[in-house]
Amino acid sequence: MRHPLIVKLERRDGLSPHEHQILEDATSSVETFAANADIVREGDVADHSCLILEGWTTRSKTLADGRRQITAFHIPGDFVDLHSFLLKPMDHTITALTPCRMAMTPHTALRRISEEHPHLTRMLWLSTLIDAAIHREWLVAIGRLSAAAHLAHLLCELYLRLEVVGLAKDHRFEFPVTQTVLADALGLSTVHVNRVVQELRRDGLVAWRGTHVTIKDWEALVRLAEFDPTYLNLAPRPR
Amino acid sequence: MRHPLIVKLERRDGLSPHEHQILEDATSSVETFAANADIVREGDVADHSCLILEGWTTRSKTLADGRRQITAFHIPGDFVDLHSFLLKPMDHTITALTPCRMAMTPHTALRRISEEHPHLTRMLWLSTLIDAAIHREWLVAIGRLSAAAHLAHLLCELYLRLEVVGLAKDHRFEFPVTQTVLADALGLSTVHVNRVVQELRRDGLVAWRGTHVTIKDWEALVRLAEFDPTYLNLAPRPR
DNA sequence: CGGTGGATTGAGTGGCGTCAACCTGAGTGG
DNA sequence: CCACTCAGGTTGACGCCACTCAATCCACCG
Repeated sequence: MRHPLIVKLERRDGLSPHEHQILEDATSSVETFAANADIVREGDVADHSCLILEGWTTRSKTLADGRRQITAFHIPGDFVDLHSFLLKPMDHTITALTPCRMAMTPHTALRRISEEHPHLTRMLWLSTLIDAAIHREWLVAIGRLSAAAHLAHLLCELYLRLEVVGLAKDHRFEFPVTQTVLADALGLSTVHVNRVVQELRRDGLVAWRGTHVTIKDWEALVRLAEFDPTYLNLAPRPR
Repeated sequence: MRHPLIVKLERRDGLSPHEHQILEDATSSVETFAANADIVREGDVADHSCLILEGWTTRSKTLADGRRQITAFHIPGDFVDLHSFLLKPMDHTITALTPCRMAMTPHTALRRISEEHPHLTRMLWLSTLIDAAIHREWLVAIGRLSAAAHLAHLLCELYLRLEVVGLAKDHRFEFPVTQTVLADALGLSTVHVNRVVQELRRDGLVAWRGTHVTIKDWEALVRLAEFDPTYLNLAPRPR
């Protein structure tokens, strides 16, 4: 299988074989994490960043009374805590949603890339900028969309992101979350998430059994969510 | 007055005089915008980015029915659409809240910095990473905090950010927004914002008349908001 | 002195939260 | 092979936070 970060970046701008090599060489080791394991904790001062080869993770922050907000889902090809190269200490926690294989990349290697490979540096910068664009889109969804539209928006986004790395096609994908996890991502209660999922099912927009999601009416889902994929920057372009 | 971007970056890591010069030389012109003018519009493919020298701006996205969500407030020293160097087209709109003086920086100049000045590039990257960290914090606040705590959180954040560039001290600052604008930032209705502002006043946390805000009880505001400034990365550190 | 943008207030409504059961299916051990 | 457990999904009753609609107030301004 091809390196998923390379697949993801190539979608935005071509990389040279030399750049492929440099990216692959930057990985010092591959570590595995069990589902629900914390990969990086709030407060950590990391000396490496990690990139998902396989599995899903969340970024989240927990309040004093236990309420939790998930601020991102990450999938293979996502350089989950690349920002910890420059941003320290960590202000949130990264947790494995499923068993994960992560490519560990020392900050010394990232620094070296930043010193010697401007285009590759811009591409890594780009990947953090896309994360930020996703955050902005989530803010709009959580702030101004109805619960159903918000969920629809999340499904549209994940479908396109997964498709880039070959993990979704024909409007089907695996979404390894419980409704409790979904609630923490959408800023809703578990009970309400359940009702909203049922609403999307009843209206024929999705079929959803366990972790298997099938989008049955993409157009309607996009309309409900007012989804516009511009923010994902899926078009190739010199960067 | 010192260049506010330099002040802001120096707070996170020292810059050499040469780097100061390069940053200042990157500005091709200074433009002024009237309050409420759109500075960059959704869909634009920009060939320059702009940095605030004076004034406030918002980033926002408007839905089909006119509902609007503000995803960021920007103040002097913020390189508002630095991301448009790599991310195109714009997926949201930047609007002047007050009259603004903006330093326009051609993408060709940014590209050149990225080719020739690795440390400066990392510092610019850092500034976009801090923006992303702020987005994450906003997600937590909008998703899991009560309306009053959310507003308190915003006030804590703005106070610290303004202080960095010398625009706040002694727990006082100018916040040039109407309650309607605030509502669009907090994801609330105007009416409810009004009630929440009154609540903070009544409880003796803030005094707030027109655009002038005084934080009367910083500790209580921090407690209410569960505010932790880690995400702002205010400490100097080699980057 | 009327016009206008913004702040404030009240009344009524509804989306979503909370609490508490209950259901279902997969895994486990006797 | 069946009782038991347990995580997760589902449902109903009820309450509250925040929304909507609609006035009214206020300060500033031409």
